[in-house]
Amino acid sequence: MALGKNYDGQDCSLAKALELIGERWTLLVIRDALYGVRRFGDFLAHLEIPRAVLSQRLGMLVEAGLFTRRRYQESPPRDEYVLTEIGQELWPTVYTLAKWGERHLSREPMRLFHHVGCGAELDQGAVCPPCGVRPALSQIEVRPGPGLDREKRDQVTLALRQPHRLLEPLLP
Amino acid sequence: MALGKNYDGQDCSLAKALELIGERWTLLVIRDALYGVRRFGDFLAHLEIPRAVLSQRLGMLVEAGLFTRRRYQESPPRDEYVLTEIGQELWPTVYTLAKWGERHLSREPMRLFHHVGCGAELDQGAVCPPCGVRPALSQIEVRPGPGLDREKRDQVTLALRQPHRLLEPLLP
DNA sequence: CACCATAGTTCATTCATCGAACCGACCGTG
DNA sequence: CACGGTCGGTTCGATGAATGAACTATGGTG
Repeated sequence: MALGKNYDGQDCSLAKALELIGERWTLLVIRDALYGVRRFGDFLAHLEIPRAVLSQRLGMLVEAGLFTRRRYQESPPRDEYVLTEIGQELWPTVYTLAKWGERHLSREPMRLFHHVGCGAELDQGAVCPPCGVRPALSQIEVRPGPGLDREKRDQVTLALRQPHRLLEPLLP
Repeated sequence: MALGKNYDGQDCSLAKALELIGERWTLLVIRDALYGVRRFGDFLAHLEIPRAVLSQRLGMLVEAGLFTRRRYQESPPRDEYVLTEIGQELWPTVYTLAKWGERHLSREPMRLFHHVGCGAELDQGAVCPPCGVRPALSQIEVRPGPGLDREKRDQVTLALRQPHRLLEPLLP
């Protein structure tokens, strides 16, 4: 979409949230970051998003405090974009929306989310049914599901063919 | 904004969900419908959305099965837009995102959500803490919170100054 | 009949996205 | 040290969506 950006009249926390993360592509960038994507080029290849838009979105998300930009090597200088605590707290929103899409718009799940401790699959509310808790992100593993795409060949897609913990860097 | 509409490459249930509800204004329309707004003119006045956009969105949401359009009086002919079961299932997404916005972007909550049975306020996961369940929508009451807007004067805003059950028609 | 209300559609302007081309820093190689 | 390649951007013209004001259609009200 192009979400124009502001919802001026709406004195509502949902509208404020949407001013930040409601623009086209933004929530997909955050989803990728939850999966462990960190570098500009990896977001670019996985999302097939125009470079200018990705650049604008990452800049805005850093500005808003959802990501930090961190130099991870000096020569050549390279930065990575990592979710802050605030950004990480969007996980329940991302998860419940993806589950909704899965129930109503897909035939089979493309990814499955499991609690690392006990191995059980998370329920609709991101709770681990046997344990009765919402696991921390570091205790959640993404696994490929039966409906998974076979077409895409970018590094991120390939890396996600293996089970992987959320937030762990996905690529070297 | 303009959210372009499709995320072609993304074989992912989140992307499919965003193709439906990721466009500008769409999630706010759904939030209003959860509050009990049903008529074209009420969405219009409360959201201050351009008429053409509201018309396009409602048409698309009916098409997609998130709303039904129902004639509620014959003379003059008037239709109302009501959430289907599928649309209602977006409640957890809407709620968790609004709560996120409340924690990080507002000082005080503008609306509070209580379980009708026991009167307790819902937690971050839309669960009623004493009861340990996620109440059905009909068992949730929206109440005005301390941060509430005093400016707006449209019918919907005024009606929401009183406690009100979700989905119950907000206006006569 | 004049006038109002509701629910739209039409249309010109403005603004965001798109995608290809370009840029600049740095590396490795010969 | 020239050459080509990679990474992470910025720039720019074309396209498409959102905006807001004006207009249409239908039916009621006084």
